[in-house]
Amino acid sequence: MFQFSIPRWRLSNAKAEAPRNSYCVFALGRRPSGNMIRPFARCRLPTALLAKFRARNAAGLAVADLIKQLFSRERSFAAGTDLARQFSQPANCALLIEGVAAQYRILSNGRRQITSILVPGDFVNLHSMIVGQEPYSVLALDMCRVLVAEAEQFRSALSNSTELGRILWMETLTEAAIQRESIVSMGRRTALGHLAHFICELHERVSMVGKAAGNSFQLPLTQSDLADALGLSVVHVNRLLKTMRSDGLLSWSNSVVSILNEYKLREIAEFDPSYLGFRQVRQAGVSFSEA
Amino acid sequence: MFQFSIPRWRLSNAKAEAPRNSYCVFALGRRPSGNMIRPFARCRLPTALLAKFRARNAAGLAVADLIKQLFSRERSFAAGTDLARQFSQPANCALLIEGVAAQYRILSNGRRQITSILVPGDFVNLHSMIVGQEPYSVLALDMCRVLVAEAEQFRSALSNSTELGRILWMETLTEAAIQRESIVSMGRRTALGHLAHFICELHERVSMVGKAAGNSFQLPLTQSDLADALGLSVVHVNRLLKTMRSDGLLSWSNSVVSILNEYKLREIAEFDPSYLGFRQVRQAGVSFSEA
DNA sequence: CGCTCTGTTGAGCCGCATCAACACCAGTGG
DNA sequence: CCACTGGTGTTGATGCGGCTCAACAGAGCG
Repeated sequence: MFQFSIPRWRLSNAKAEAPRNSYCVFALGRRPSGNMIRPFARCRLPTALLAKFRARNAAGLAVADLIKQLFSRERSFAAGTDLARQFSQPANCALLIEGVAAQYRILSNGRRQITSILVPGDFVNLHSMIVGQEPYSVLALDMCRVLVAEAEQFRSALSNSTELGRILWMETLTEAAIQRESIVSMGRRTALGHLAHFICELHERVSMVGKAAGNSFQLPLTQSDLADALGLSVVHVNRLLKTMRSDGLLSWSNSVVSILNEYKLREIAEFDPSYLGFRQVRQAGVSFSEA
Repeated sequence: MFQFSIPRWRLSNAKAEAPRNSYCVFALGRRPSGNMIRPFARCRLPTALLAKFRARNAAGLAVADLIKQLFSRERSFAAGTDLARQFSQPANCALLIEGVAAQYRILSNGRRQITSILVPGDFVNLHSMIVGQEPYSVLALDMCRVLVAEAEQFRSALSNSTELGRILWMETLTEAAIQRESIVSMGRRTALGHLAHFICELHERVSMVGKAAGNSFQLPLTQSDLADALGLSVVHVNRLLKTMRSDGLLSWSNSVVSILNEYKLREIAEFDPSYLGFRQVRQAGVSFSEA
């Protein structure tokens, strides 16, 4: 049913072939390989989101029900397709429930910067629901499944429930916190620290929505994607991963990351997960699904 | 009345003396010098914020009145003092109406990264009103004046008006958009482009709240602050400024930036102001106060 | 007066980019 | 069956952008 072999835009070192001066959110995608590990349960309805709310002690039952009602239709996107396009005025709001996506921007020299990675439980286009227009595009890196709500219904629900607004506003605040942390990494961490922080954060986020298997989780990024997320070159990312592997910090193959020495990794990253806003703190080395 | 000579934390290349692993928002401050230019009208009440709303066609009169009522008390902060502290649970919400502030983070090696600059019309601690705890601190770079609202009253106003929530949520969305743009700059722009973008953005934001005088505006950052905002070294920032000056792009002295060749500057920056969310677009080279 | 903060410039070096080549794999078409 | 292609990962060689260290000048302040 889904085309997995859709040619993906070359992300790093792309010079001439891609749209310019635009933000994008894209589903990061790669072809399934024969021995690809998919150990994670499918996420039905917005359980990923609700797990996040729970971890934050954030949402009451009423809001959870409201969200369930609003986001009732499901859509799928093949890897390499756009979940959202910059400057469009989408007719519905999407909540990612499976897969990994990335919002990005391309400059006129063809260089690309991924500004954020979306995992299940994240909203794709809250911005456009409030401001009216997509500020970037989103690409599916993986095969992505989303739940959609009609923009009209969504907006009217917002104007009837201050609680719903507060909860979703909190999502935006967390997104901003994540981006701040990313700015810190880019500006003042070493390349290795930046990479370590990136991985720690994604592990934490994926764990919190019940999508990690202990210290392993699925992360369908190519090294090229990773380079564009970190603001480094592909070659350098390759070498960083090599040193991490040889230092016994992690393994990464077939889109599955396994953190082998979480303590050390966090130390290198100076990772402090409090900015993610989870009250329920995951002990390093112990994932929720084990607890 | 105000102490201007408060020793400021050394921002760049600070090695050992500063608090660690913490976000901060600080009022960026510098001493007033004899010939310091202060050509800008003082901002009474939340006029800066209201100008912003107007530029976005965002807020109705009811909300504007509500905000005026809520933010009725005024406080001042000397340059170098904290407007907000990480991990605190502030008892009120602050809206900056004069001065410039910065939120930042310090890593264990003593390096500092400024994650965002606040100008009049920006809220200091919306995050903590919703999430409950400051995610960073804010330092006054300048002498800062803020209007404050009681957290209790603020929260109850939020739970009574979905419109108020929507408007303030929009502020957070814009903040996130600004940070995304900063990530793009850090990752994929040249250092010169990054600096150019930084200046274009601040000029735009300051203009939109009526605080610029044509192509000049007050920007009380030291080169050290600037380095920490851009993620560069002080020395390199100094050299970038030198080339910009000698290329006739801008002048910058006594905390006043004058953009001399806005077209060229925007070109270098690949600056597209649409992410700031202003419907009412300022023509390059023409400021509102002139129109 | 000395002290601190800021801005400025030079010298030297390193982290990371760039360029290039090659290996591997999955598809694809003859 | 094969050659061929495009995406990805890997490694070496080389060079540059920006960092680090260091020194000095000017301004404001105690």
